[in-house]
Amino acid sequence: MRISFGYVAMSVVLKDCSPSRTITLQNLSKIASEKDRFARLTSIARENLDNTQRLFFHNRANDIKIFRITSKLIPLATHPVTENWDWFAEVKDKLKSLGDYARENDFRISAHPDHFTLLNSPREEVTEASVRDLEYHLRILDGMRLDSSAKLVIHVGGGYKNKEASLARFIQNYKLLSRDIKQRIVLENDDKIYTARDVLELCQELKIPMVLDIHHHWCNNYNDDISDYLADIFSTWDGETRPPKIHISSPKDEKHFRSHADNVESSFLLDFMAKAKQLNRDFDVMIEAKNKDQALFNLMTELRQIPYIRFIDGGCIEVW
DNA sequence: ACCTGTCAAGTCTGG
DNA sequence: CCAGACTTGACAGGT
Repeated sequence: MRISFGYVAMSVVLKDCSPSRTITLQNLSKIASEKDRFARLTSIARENLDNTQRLFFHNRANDIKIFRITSKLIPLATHPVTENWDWFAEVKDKLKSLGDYARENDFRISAHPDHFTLLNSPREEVTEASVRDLEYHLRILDGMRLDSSAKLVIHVGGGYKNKEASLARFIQNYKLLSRDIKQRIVLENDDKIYTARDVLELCQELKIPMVLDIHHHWCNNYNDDISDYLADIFSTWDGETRPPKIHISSPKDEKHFRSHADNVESSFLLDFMAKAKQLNRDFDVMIEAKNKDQALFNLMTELRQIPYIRFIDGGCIEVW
């Protein structure tokens, strides 16, 4: 059983390397001409892509193949004020070279549209904005020429006081999405509304791979034991070219149980590994922690003390 | 160089 | 019905 590790969007080790620089509407509006406004936006976007390339070098140097790119690569990309800005033309060269590098190094790239991307909202304008946001993410991944194994991780959405109706609305709206978007979407259980069991059933019905978030499962679970669902959750990835993925994080504290702690406690991962072991199936683990890549490195250091773990390289272990 | 209130976007809860 | 919580990195204005 091989487990590969990755982290989310930014490094706390590399200096001045944010891939998420942006500009506020107020400051953008201070620039008089549209040409100059677009030039400013382009400059920020290209800087974000350069920093993403630095992150890729860093990941390569540390054997990290699992990585989530930020959703904020292109400032204000889906805001109406940039409607006439052809951002894709301005950055496609950099997207292509990022994608080339990702493929050369066998990176597994994903993105996670933000929490206001909701396919099941009863408000039509919210759903429409969400589709536009998914299209934006699609253009990024397509621009990198990554195949459909590069996923868009989203949640089911809100409960709207009626989960059944809201699930039905998700199904209805999901089916209206383009094939290119559907191929990339994977669904994750959340910490408040849709449990792992809920999401598994939905994923099975729509044939969507499911990302299990262990921390969310602790928060929201119908008292289910995840062991009972693990084989089925992993099976939702059977048609895919890449292994199943899980998210792991530690609660910040008792009072802020749903928030992410600085690091991930290795015991949580070891517990999960024990449950997954009988499935004897490779999987990828996304570390979600305030300390980002440093949390991953810290976890690896702890895992080196475990006798039944063999390190393949700095970002991948084998368990027996 | 550092600090703090604010920022495009949604939903839910509590008053 | 509305204000505040949630969550979070970065901006931007001020010291």
